[in-house]
Amino acid sequence: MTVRNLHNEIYESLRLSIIMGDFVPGQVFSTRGIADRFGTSLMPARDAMKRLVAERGLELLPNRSFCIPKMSRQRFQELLQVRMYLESVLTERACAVLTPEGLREIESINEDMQLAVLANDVRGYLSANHRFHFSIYQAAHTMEILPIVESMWLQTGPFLNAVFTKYGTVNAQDNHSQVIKALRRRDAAVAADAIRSDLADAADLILANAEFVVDSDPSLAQRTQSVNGRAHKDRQPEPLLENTP
Amino acid sequence: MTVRNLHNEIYESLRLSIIMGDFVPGQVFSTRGIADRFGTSLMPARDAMKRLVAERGLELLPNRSFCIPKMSRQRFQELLQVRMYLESVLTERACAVLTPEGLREIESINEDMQLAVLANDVRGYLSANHRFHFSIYQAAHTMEILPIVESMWLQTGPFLNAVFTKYGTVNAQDNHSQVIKALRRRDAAVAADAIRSDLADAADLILANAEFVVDSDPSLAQRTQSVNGRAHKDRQPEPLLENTP
DNA sequence: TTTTTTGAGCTGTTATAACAAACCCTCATT
DNA sequence: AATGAGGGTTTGTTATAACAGCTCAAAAAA
Repeated sequence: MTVRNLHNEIYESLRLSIIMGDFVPGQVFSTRGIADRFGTSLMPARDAMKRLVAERGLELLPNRSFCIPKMSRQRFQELLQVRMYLESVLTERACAVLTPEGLREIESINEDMQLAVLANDVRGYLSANHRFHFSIYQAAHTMEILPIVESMWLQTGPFLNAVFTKYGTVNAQDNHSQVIKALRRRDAAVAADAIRSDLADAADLILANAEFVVDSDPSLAQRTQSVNGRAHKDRQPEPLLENTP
Repeated sequence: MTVRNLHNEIYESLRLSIIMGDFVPGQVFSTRGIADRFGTSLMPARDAMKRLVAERGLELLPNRSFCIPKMSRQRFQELLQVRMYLESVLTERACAVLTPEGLREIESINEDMQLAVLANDVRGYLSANHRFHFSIYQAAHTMEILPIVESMWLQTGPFLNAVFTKYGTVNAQDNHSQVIKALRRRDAAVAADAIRSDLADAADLILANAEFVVDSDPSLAQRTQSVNGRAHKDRQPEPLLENTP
């Protein structure tokens, strides 16, 4: 933003593509391929991709090549849990300091989204949805939480398009208008609730329709048997009081 | 860890130094300086530093040089809020799946820490404290939350040493032994409470003694006047019901 | 004395080339 | 027909060099 680097342009472009679901989980990239596509040498492409790896939008395979991360249901639910907490915190804070201009911008973006839904414009819908959420989150002025949430949208992106291209745009308009109504009244609790509902509805759709990998990343492939065979209900493992083998 | 790259070694080394408080907030680094210190060319040093920037352990100055980030009190408290949530979640999960060997390792690390305290070994204390927390967090097996928490420790590191070298090692032993006792009984709520107390105690010490920057990053330097002069109590700004200028 | 300019020495960025490891396809052998 | 070895291709990594922007200080001009 402040500097005009080649690798920044590649980074922004790839980042947007990931968030908008242009790539599918598991898709592989090579540095030279990206460099060729953008007409640069390897170095800027390499910089951009390594940054995306650090932000968890790309993954390094054991082969040392890059790919869009696959995900297990369990990991997706962890992601959802953290997102529901952090994004509702951001919403509450935004609610407290939102300016009239900020609210107007949010309303305008929401109208854009409704138009995109009417036009069956999936990409326009996803773009407006992204801008809707982040115009609220940015208003919260919290430099700690925002980058984390951006990383999580980067990880969710590849699972969005698979759902919405198959099943049409979900009806998120109710949640969004509840958010706006609550923001207008400065009712932080209700606004945060509506954001959580929005995330949960989208996550349900994804969990029902997207493709997930069986359980875990190869990085966790050591002993994820969860301490005992399965039985993942509510029963706890026995207390750890001196049971030396 | 899986690959033996030059930039990985530089990264791990710098990362550890940051977490252990070897660097002071505001300290500036140049790529060539790091490359010289590690006896490599610019590229591996560059890779390592850009990764640390992405993980928020380093910051890019407007000059385009790297530095250890400074922090405002407000941002530190945001950091604390998120850490208290995420690290207590990790503790609860770890509590549910911890193995006897895992518990023994945690106890052993805690004994190391007590020895370091007795020996007035600040670095040993900080190292053992770090290992204590992360041996719990890694046991939780959550691939989503752990990287976030690691990023936050990276941001806290430079503020630790300033406190503990001046005021001696804080008495975190009570909190830690409460954590261990609760883990042994598989009492997740109490374990999480003890972790939160541990974080809060350390944060109090830092907030009382470390040096903070007046308010905000230059990146937020637009209008952080918090919507009205000061009066940051509990009073809310007026509702946003149609007050067009 | 003060102000302006200029230049040297920094900085990170990018391109290119040499390199080693991994992958894949082919061919020969069993 | 199945299997193992070979080599060619492609991968990311690192070093080097050329480049552009910035900083700061010294020197020249007012």
